[in-house]
Amino acid sequence: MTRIEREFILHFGEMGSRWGINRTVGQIYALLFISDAPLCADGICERLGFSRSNVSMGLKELQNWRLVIRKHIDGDRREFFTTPTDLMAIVRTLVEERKKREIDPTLTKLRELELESADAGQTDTYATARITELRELIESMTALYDDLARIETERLATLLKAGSTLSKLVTATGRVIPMRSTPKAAANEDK
Amino acid sequence: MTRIEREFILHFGEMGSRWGINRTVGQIYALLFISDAPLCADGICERLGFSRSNVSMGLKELQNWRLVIRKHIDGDRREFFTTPTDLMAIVRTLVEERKKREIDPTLTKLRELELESADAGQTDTYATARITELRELIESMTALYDDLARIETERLATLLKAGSTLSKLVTATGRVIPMRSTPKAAANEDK
DNA sequence: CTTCGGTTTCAGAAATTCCTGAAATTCAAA
DNA sequence: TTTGAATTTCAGGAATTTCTGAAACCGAAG
Repeated sequence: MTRIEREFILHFGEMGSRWGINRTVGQIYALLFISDAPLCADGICERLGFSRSNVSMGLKELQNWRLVIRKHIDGDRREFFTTPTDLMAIVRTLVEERKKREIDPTLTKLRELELESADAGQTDTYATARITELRELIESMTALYDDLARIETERLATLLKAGSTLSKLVTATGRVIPMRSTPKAAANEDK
Repeated sequence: MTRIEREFILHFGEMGSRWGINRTVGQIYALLFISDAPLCADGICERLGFSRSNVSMGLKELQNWRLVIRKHIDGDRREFFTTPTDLMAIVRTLVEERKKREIDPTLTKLRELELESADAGQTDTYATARITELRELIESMTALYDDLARIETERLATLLKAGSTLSKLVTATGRVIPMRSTPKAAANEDK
């Protein structure tokens, strides 16, 4: 393994903790990400120096996150693993899974609490108002997300590159307007 | 404190671990979020039953995240704390701070590794190609983010509500096009 | 059915993170 | 400058999370 590869893997390990996964899992993912060919669990152990069971756990977690793909190589009983090559698909999965873990449970809880507070006749407290407000915000954000999630990868990539033009879509009145009205963008359309 | 409030606080405590902050910090934030009036550290201790020093640490971390506001009440030497009332501002801060902690260090590292690999004459390995690809994706995503960050809160809220119309802006060819050219969207404009 | 290459589970050791009380510090008021 | 109410720091104990080796498990081939 080259120095560059090692450093990349170590960095992902370090960052793992900030991303809500542990160091081992981060390193396993990083290794698979920069590996040309799929690797089997023993290959991973060997390269990273983790115990077999640790790698097994790590791969299981990565599978829960849908971040690795299992590959069967015929004539070989072992399982091999890779990451998807399409980076956009990876981002999509990441966002989806984080939403599932970090947002959805809270949304459920907030709705539950609103029901309870209605039952208890506490609809007019400050706390209840705040909870409702928060629930509404999360709902509109997830609605937007669901919507974006439906756009195919290729188009999303374009949207991303269009990037700086996006903010122009929002007018002074706050309405989403036709781009044709901004001269530069219209010119770009001819390419 | 009502049962609803207690539950809300406990939930935020539980979720804290998934959000990369600890239980105590999550609970302190939740308490401030649903509190009508600002609270001082002792008030927080009392309500949550944490040690004074733990609350001090927690508040410090929340200040690092820019998620709480310090308020001085005159005639009182103690410091009081609240959360911003504008939820959109909170989301903005959250995204910004997470970007700073979770994305920026990686971007820096990737650039560093690309330089190193150029020096080492390893520009043609699979790993190097992947690193470049990843760096480019992160760059375009952060560019989009920087852009969105410039839109004021009110317009952002509108964009959020416009939500479902956003995906229609991306056409079959993957170009960002005038809304007027998609019949349904054009029809909607008349409402 | 038994063997064998491989994977998963699990109890406890190791490492890390969290929380506390005591001590140090800060700063407005006297 | 001293006082004292308040905040912050810090060492180390408590709790949690991570990691390991040993044992259990699984299923295809003999």
